[in-house]
Amino acid sequence: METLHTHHRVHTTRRTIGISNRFSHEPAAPFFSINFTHKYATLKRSEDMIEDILLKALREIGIETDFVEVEIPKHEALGDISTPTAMLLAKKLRKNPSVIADSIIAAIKEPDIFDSIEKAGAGFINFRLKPSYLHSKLKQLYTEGEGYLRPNAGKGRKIQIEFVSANPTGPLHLGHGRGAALGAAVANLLSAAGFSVEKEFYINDAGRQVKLLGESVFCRYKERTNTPCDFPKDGYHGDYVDELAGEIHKDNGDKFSNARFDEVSEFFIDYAYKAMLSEIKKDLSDFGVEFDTWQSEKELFTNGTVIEAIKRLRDKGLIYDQDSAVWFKATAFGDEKDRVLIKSDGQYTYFASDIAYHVLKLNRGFDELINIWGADHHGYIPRIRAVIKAAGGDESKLLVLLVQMVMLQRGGVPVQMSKRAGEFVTLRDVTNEVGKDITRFIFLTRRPDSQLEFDMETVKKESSENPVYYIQYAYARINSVFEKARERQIPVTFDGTTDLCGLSTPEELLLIKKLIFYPTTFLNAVRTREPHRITFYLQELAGLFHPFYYKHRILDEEESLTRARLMLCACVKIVIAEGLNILGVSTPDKM
RNA sequence: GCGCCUGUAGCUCAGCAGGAUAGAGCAACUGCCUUCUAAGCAGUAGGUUGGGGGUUCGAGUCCCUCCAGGCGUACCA
Repeated sequence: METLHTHHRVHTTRRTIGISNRFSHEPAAPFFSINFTHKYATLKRSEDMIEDILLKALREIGIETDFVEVEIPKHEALGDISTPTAMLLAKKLRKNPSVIADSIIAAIKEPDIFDSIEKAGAGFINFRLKPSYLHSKLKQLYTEGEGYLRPNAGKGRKIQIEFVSANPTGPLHLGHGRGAALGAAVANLLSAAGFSVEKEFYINDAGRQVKLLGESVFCRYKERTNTPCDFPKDGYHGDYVDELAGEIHKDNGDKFSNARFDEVSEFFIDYAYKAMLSEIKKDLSDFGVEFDTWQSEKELFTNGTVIEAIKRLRDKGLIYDQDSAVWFKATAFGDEKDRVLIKSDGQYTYFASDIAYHVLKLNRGFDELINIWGADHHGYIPRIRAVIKAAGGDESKLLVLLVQMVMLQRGGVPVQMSKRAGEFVTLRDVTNEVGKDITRFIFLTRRPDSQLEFDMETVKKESSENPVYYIQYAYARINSVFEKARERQIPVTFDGTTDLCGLSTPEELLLIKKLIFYPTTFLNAVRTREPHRITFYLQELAGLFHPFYYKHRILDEEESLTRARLMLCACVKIVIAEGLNILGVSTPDKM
């Protein structure tokens, strides 16, 4: 799994060029040659080509290495592409980085794509690309489309991503929405990168919570038949509980009024959680999030998966009985204490079914399992890892993405949310009030592991100037230009022969560079499983488009310039659509 | 007590794999609609990156420590 190997590249660099490093206490590993061949085989970013050119130049001056660092400078004034190679070599060669930079520059043989190659700062080499090269890459983007924008990093490897998995005991709240937005975006991202992605929702339809829900509904039902009932201590108080009781009463009359809960529990529990589950499905669907598979926890009990999983562990001597409970030796695999699977009252803990669930997932042949959890479950990670190790699985296949809390506020005042007490603002309430696109966008404009303040008043106030509109507006504007072009009979399709020489102003060149480097951002987002990088890229892209649009006419220029600018706009539109689709945000033709 | 996450502009947040002058939106202030959508553009102002050490040619980024906030430390789910 590439995520876990990211640091090896750095090590490789240092080892290869012989710099003594502070990683030397690590296992004296064989030379890592990971990722390089893979990378050159599959990715075709402009930076890769520069790397090749640099490697060749280095060989020319007698330095053998298999990796050089190349980056896009923060400031445009510093060039289009840059490398700190000379500085990294300075120590090894005992030479001034500036001198090394000079010899590297002298050894570079391919001047035809560069406008300039300059030495700068402490030993950077900065490359400025020729407009003609930029034009050719833009054409490539347009003609290849997804082939250009979606370098195949996944190669069909199977990833399962499990997210939301909310207890079916009430409507989704805003925190679930954050998990849903993230999970869907990660799934879109990875699937665009050539992974085979399955989205799964794990249904906690067994155990205490659904039972409490059923019992709560049962009590409300009894109240409707004027029969006394002790409401369960930790029962659910939301209005929806009473509504479910009303439905049951309407369909069944007073039929159950004299029953004890344990006599009718199955009916009430099933009725209640299934109703809530379908609400959840609808909430998710309206939020634009669809799942491929829904795994029932109850089924893991009824079809023997849980018992089988425990038996397997017992056969390995990893299960023991103590104090009338059944324990798993989690400490043998790095957890801080052993964990109970079956309580002394005979009830299974959730951990028991979670063991079965994760073993099942491993056995289903995924190359990677991603779990998106609320950060309040982080303490659970070591024991799940322990399970995977105990089951003989590859622990590195599990990636847990923690989503921090959403702190809902209204005008700076925290809104308390308690599902059991029935006091909460649902995801649906929020999207009704502020809109789906804005809600999703806000979730994807933050790193998942930072707490998110979601103030209804602020969000509504800022809605009219929300960054999501900034991006969508760029898209709509382009669409509108194309409408006008069609009205004026200007052809709006392009190919490799379209003349782009006219694209020469600073605004145009900046836009082109931003566009052709999209795959870099995309691959970084894929590698880190962080869709918010796409969000920020899109804001930057729109931030280059609007000034271009304001400053230059598109349709009123002479024909070839109009055509060139239209093609540039077409590319902006393609990339915005690509990004917004990954984020799950709509692309309105008109605004 | 121990563990995990967070601390960057007045507010909400980025900072791409250790690179060069730390960015954006909102809020504030100045300008721009007889021209393809002003949900836009141009500009001003705003910072000891929580504090202190360390590693490095180079630290917002890595290490140590302290401070602050959140979460977790069950035969709970």
